[in-house]
Amino acid sequence: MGFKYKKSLCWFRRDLRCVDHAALYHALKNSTQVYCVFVFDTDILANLSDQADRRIDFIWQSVRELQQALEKLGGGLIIRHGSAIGEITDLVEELGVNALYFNHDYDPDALGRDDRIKQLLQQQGVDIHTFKDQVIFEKNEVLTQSGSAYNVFTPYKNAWLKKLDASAIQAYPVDQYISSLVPQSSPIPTLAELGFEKADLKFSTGMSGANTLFENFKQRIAHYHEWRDFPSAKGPSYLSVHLRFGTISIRALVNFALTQSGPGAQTWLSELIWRDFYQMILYHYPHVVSHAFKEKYDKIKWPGTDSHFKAWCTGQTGYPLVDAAMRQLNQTGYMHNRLRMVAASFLVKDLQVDWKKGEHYFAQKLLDYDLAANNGGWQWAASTGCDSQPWFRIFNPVTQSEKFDREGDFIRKYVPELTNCDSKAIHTPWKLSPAQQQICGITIGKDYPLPIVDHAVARDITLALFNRTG
DNA sequence: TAGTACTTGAA
DNA sequence: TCAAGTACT
Repeated sequence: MGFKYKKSLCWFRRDLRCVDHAALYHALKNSTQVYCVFVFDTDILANLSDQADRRIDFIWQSVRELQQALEKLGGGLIIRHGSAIGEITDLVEELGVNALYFNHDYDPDALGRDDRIKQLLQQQGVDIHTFKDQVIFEKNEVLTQSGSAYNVFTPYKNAWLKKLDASAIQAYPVDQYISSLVPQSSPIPTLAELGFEKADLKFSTGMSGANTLFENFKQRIAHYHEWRDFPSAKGPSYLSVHLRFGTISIRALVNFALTQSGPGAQTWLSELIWRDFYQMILYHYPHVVSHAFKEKYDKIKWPGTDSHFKAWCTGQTGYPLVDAAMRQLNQTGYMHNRLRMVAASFLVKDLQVDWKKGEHYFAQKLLDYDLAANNGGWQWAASTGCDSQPWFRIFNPVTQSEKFDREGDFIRKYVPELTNCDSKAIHTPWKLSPAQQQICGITIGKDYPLPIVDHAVARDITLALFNRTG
């Protein structure tokens, strides 16, 4: 069988692995020679304000591992630093390739960039081939009977499961055609050269880091449904960041979930389907990036103050679980999923701050930040989204704390001021009498803030806010 | 994947 | 006094 192309270029973006990789597989299969490239895109990097952004460190280390892995396979990875559009079109010309391969990205900015590159290269007679890789089903693959996009998760999930077959989760056997790789590499620029510095990374990076986490999670998946809601337990897979940067294949994860029976694996699979769901929502309703999915809620004028927003960001609201959650985010770049809901609910429904401000803060801080998932999660919590929680459902930060951090272990880890409070008082430290405060070695209002709002009052304000719009 | 206010009925 | 049930937001 003859090859279609003499030379192709495979462009790695949010898929930093060389196994089970759709674009790489197709490039290798259809070309005599395949070059690989990654671009540190200045159009994206310029928008990052934190020099010690953990994501750049994560990407840097993962790209380096990818390069080493490709070299080991007899290939290489060309690494560029610049505007992706310019770098890719230049490289295509430099190498004289006949085709460019890459995987889909559903982020509106990325879609715009990719369209532009397609346009430019097609004018030069270069073929473009793009593939679904980071989700199981994309775009219009799962639709309602009437052909519209699902707006509600449960029926979407049922349709998703019905459509799922072996072909949807089959790994791309990259190694079958590996000899087509061209051993061309270029040195990886240092973090300093990229304008960044080493971050305090608490996550293992690259394909190897992903595999270690995955292997560990395999031992725990049977308990996932029981443990996942408790932030002090090792319940989740911690694979979100690896899915974000493609250091592990979603097909491998779904494949494994399907080999397991039981509620743990089922609950986890459901979370993976949420991920597809929100990518699909973003693709069909790109207005969610800057507007409420339910547009009538754009009319709400959020009265929350900047000082309240700042207290939330820094973990100084006086509600221990919320503060512990925000400090976990600030210190590690990660936040437990239950706490993402609690913290988001608190910002929107206790502080009446526009959900977009919280979304933006998470976007800056989360190592696993993904536009579709983050936006979906925030709109869910704010009740502005598709299939979100009803607007009158408001988390009680104390009840959530007592339920999901019963002993206060998680709070103690991130709010050390409260270490000496017993497991009852730690959820509501403002109720301690001065004498009790002395025993705990803390002065509430000085060492740890008084609650910046009264939940019961705040709740009524929010209900009224929605009621007027509702 | 909720919480609140209120009622009922057992202790 | 409080667990359990219910209607409502």
